[in-house]
Amino acid sequence: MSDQLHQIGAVADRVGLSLRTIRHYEDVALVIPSGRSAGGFRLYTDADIDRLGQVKAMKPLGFSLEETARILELQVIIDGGAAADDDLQQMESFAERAEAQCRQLSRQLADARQLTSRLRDGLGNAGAAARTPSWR
Amino acid sequence: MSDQLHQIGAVADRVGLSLRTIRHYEDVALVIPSGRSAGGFRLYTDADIDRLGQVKAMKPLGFSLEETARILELQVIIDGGAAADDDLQQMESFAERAEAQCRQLSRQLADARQLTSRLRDGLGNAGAAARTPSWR
DNA sequence: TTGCTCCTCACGTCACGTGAGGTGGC
DNA sequence: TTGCTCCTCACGTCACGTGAGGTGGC
Repeated sequence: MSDQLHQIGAVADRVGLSLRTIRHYEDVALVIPSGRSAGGFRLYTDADIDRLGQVKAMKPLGFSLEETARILELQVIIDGGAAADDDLQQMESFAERAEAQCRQLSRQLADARQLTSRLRDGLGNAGAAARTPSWR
Repeated sequence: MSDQLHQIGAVADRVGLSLRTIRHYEDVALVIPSGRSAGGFRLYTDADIDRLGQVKAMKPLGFSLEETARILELQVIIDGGAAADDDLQQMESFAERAEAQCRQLSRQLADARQLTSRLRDGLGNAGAAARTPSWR
């Protein structure tokens, strides 16, 4: 864990987000760089980079950026042992939504794989009758 | 396969899309209802409903609605045996992107599950050090 | 000094959500 | 006739993309 500071370009390469996305996360107060250079360049610590990585990893869970910020805040509160009942209930509710989203992602992945193999086979719609889809 | 006609509300319930989404798909010429009632109500055939279901199932593949329309068109062309070389190449390219997206979905699902269990455990960021994340 | 990287507006985009005000049809 | 369902605008939203025009720093 070095306490080196990183410019936004290096951070974007490492985490795999666009410059615009990282700047947007600052606009909405989701990930604020710990510092700025004399000339105004954003400077990110390793902790900032970890936070960006967490935000990126959470994207498939389908929360809004505002909700994501709240979840990260709740983690800090709960980890610090300073959680009120309301905080715990809120986190519980987020966790339930996350689990539901995982189940949906799992189904979507299965469907996506089936559709993808069909794309390559050039079977097109013909194979669709083989197994009755959910909307029938 | 009945040739009954369905109003948009019944279609939305069956397929699991919002009214607005189904209307939007008509706006962008992705799924056009086969008919209209005398009073202007959209009327969907079973084939229309299948098409909506396919579009919905393809959403996780990450194509734009315009690309989705092209893929459905290509399926018809290829199934009909009337595909030019260019059509086959384009479908091949779509299939490759779909496969890449499947791989990404698979990784995202794994990460999402890990994150989700961490949410419920209230471990928060503490567990993040256990396995080095990709951006380190 | 030359590039390469970064900066701040600010408008554009994609896929819809959300009323507002009005009408069809069993 | 009463509801419930549907209709068409049309503006709003979310998460960024995409230049435009200008400057920082090894």
